[in-house]
Amino acid sequence: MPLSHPVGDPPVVAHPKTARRKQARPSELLAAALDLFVEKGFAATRAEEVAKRAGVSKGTLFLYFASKEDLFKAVVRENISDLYPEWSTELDNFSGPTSELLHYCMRAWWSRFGDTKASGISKLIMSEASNFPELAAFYQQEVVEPGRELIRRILQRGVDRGEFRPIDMQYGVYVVLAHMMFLVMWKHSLGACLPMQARIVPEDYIQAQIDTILRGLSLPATPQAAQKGHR
Amino acid sequence: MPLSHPVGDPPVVAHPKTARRKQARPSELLAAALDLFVEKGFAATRAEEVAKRAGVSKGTLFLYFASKEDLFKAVVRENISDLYPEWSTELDNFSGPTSELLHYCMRAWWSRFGDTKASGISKLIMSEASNFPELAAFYQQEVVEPGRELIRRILQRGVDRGEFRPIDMQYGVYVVLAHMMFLVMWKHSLGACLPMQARIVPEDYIQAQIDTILRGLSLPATPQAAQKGHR
DNA sequence: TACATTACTAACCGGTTAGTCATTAACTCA
DNA sequence: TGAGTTAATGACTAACCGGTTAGTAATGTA
Repeated sequence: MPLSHPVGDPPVVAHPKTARRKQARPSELLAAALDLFVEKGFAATRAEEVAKRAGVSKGTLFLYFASKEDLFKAVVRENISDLYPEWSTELDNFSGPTSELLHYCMRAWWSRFGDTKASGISKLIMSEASNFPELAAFYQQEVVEPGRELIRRILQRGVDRGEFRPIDMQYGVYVVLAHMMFLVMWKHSLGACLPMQARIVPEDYIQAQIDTILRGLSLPATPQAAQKGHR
Repeated sequence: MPLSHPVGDPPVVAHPKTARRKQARPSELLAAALDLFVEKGFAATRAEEVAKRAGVSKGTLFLYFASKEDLFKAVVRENISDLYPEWSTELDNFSGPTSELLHYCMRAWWSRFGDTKASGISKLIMSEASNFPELAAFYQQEVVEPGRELIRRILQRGVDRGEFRPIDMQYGVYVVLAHMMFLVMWKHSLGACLPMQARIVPEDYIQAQIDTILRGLSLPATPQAAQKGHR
């Protein structure tokens, strides 16, 4: 039997119990932190548990990140901020009607972000902003402003091309933003406590809302205006 | 000088330092708890601080409420559940067009709830539901379901009277609900961290959204249909 | 093999908190 | 007025947690 060495072999193949893997630690810690922040929130996540899930001791965590807040900022940068450049170029290259662009963006936003662990970070910030003002300010600047700007560009495109009625952009962006935020909040809070059959199906939700949104944005009935979408 | 009694008068008018006021305690504790829960959230609110703000010691708090969760449930009942009967009868008695009813309800909802400390409880629950599943279930049953039902009744009224296009009620309620939840969440989280001129003015927000919502719900252009609101 | 470097750990520290309970002080009424 | 009742207190418990640090062990080097 291979198990019966009384004293055990010296470290040959088996992982030493304290491996030195400086290069891999940060990303492993970030992954563990994302999991736990999303699962429990910022305040309720224990530094020691993040470390444990990453397979290191608490001391090691603080060796790579100066504080819990610092760790959180790194998680935001890696999982959200980095997504924006792609959205922006994609938006520039789209050539169809704006109604389709908007519908496409909402569906894509869900599959690439809302349906992802990263969306839990947005929920977390909305939840704990008032207890951690510095994190809130960081997020506002790093995520909210760029996001609002993307939506504004889509709506402005619709207005400029004569597809949407002119609207006040200050509040117009919330026509879309409110639903996104609702989906994310719902998914990560009360939605998770509901029996299966009572749950919201996000894809269906988006389908239902985009319909009402596009009607709401459409030009006041001019006979020949596109009424049934896809030209 | 009236201050110079060396030993001080025996207790005549002045409040004794530990007054016995069994009847007044619960409501004072509930008021203090509402303040602090809204300000800091459930987990971050310290039992001792609730007691202090109500002018009693921590021990007294636990004399009137078995636990922190119990205290919270009492706050929900007193500040939210109790509002529904009034809404319901008001809705029954309304006789104008449904577009006006909807607009009225959203404005009234804001002034009577959203703009009130009580709305902070809704934000709190969305924020901490996953960490306190029992509270979430309580709130779901006590607040969310009744609220959803009220909105459903309004929309159904519009459809039944031929004012709104037929919509799927399962998702239709979120046409309104998403904006309400957005306003409440925003007010109590990131909105509070923003510079004054960047803030949302809820009354203006509602005005802007109701416009788009009513267009979105209106019947597909039949020439004589009411297009400019007020019949 | 001896020494230097450094990634990593475990124990620790100061501070915090929900809930308890023995004690005290305010009230009641015979 | 004094004995009984009960509202109220605050010290206490037991547990928890972010961050620090003295020490250990893996690795590089010569």
